[in-house]
Amino acid sequence: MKRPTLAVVAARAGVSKSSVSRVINGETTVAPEIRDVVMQAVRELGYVPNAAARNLVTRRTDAVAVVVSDPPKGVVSDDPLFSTVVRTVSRELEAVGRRVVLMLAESDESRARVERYVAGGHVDGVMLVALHGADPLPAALARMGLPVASFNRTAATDVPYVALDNAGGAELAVRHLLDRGRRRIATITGPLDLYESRERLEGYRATLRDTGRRSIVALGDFTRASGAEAMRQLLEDDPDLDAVFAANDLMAIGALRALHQAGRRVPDDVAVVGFDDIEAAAYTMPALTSVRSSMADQATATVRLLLALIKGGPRKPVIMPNDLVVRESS
Amino acid sequence: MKRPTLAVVAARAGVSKSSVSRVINGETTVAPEIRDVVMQAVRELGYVPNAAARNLVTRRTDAVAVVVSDPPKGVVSDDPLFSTVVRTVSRELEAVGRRVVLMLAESDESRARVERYVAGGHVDGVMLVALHGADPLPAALARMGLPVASFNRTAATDVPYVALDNAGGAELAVRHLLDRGRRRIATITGPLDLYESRERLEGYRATLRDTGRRSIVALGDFTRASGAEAMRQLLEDDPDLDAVFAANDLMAIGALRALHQAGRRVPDDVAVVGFDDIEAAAYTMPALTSVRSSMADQATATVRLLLALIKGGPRKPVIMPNDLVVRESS
DNA sequence: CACCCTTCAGGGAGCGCTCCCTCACCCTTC
DNA sequence: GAAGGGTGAGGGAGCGCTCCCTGAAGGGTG
Repeated sequence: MKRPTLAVVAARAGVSKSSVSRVINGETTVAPEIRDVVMQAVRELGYVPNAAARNLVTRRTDAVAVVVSDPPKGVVSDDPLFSTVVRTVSRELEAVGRRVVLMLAESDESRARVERYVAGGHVDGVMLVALHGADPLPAALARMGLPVASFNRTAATDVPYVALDNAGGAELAVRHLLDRGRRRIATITGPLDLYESRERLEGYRATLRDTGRRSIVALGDFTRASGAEAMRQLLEDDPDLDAVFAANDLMAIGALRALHQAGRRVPDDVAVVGFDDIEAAAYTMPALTSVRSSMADQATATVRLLLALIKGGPRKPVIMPNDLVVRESS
Repeated sequence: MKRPTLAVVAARAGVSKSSVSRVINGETTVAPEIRDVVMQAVRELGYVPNAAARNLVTRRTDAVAVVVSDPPKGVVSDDPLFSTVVRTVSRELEAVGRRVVLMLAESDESRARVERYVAGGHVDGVMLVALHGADPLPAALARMGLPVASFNRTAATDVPYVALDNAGGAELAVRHLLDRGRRRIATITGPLDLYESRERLEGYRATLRDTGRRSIVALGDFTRASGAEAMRQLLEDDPDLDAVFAANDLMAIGALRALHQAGRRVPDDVAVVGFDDIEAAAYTMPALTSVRSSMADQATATVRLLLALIKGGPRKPVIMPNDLVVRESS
């Protein structure tokens, strides 16, 4: 039951602890025969280095905290963002031999826990996911001097991030609707304390402004339910609208449902375009036109950014391009 | 930049390291005035205990590994299972002050990594999620003597688990369809190396058998695409079927789409029932009837099971009940 | 041939913490 | 008033590892 230690391996191999340590850590200044005899002992004993002891002296942890900000209610339990990002990030980090410590930051309490944990030097870096604009966490973490990279932009200007070209994506969507001859194009926004929501809204507004059309805006919070609710609101306020650009696909799905319930045909009466191109977008009826932005690619880019930061790389943001996937809903 | 140590705090407070340690660990045998002066010093210095040093001596880690088995292709990137389970588990574990180390077990390599990591004694327990029947990991982990709890049943008989009443849920679904007057009821199964798939299939079969009807089975793998594909297959093989029970909602969504494309009306021509009652189920058109089984509750139960095991509790499985949510698709 | 330099193994301090043990002190009790 | 018991603080060993330093041995050079 008791795990063998370095000393035990050294004794077994008939060499010093130092030599075993060198072999374990892949140092090159070891004679091949010592290497072999050590490896043999390691194998026989099933030796696994004790990470705690190692961390204690090296002050490296080989671990990265992945901090996900959850809406307090936690309703969007099947938000693809979470799965895709967390999964991709884990995969990437594991591939380079780093541990992933997952932390949720959904309450002040859990935020404090994250701060304490990170302050405790238990991780080499932090990756932030989906933090609200007003969240004090990014700034607090950045202040600690630890490498921090954010999936999407945050209010903390000194935190390097990977974001989409949100305004550009919105423009793509709106121009597409205009090309299709739509004239009253509404939008359903995400929560406006999120940068991506604001940027998508701004892209929508700017594009309409450029073509002399007015904006019709309803607020959502990136959930299906909010999309449905916003859509009902829009139909009430402006029964003549003939297109909707939803700031994410989940809300577009909600909008689709609300339109159906209101007896509007999609795309005949109202065209719908979403954002993110999640898998579900291809399975709505009618299938959803959406701005494609590979969350997986963005997640990968964020991991790479963080790893570069840990190695001392430059703190500069990365912007990912996106394009439009046209399906039946527009 | 250098973090203060216990010794520094002790010096500052004018007491011994032992006393500081006692205060930090909440021992009761400390005089209130010493408590106060220590807490004061801790606050002033922003002291955070070094977990590595602590783990080294206590041999506890306060960490739990959450191991998620991914399909190698990783297609189901917005599978609600992942979000819901991982999120709920994190929340529960953080609430009791435990770290969550997330690990993916999708390849032999990553499986070996998990095994090595767990063998290294870096965690106090392991929670397994969505492991395939043939996966050698559960048994391997159980052999290490470390507490292991599984979300859903696995082939390793000595690993305690929390599962749904899958057969019962399937029976609920099929009986409902029979009550609605359906006579040719097909099913789309999940991957058959998963216990829950087999149990749902068995529940379906048994219920039909009891009423003297024959089974019509198509294989899926829990993804939307497989559901659509299986549905097309079923329609081809048995054009007269009037109902489908899909072993999960994602496949039901795919089936819905395939039915739509084949020109069948739901529920008029073909009734559809899913399993899991994910959020998306309420947003399909028509809205999906589904067997409800709170994944969040199941996840919570699994965490509690694991925590109980760590405390030395009994290794007995837990079965969760489920019920049927009737919507428009049946 | 003597000397120096390089290469590489071993010794051992020390990372920050816990926990056992010792010991001082105070309160009872007879 | 002395002895005994209990309470609670301090001292210090040691957890398993890395990494600096020392020193032995071998090879090259003048």
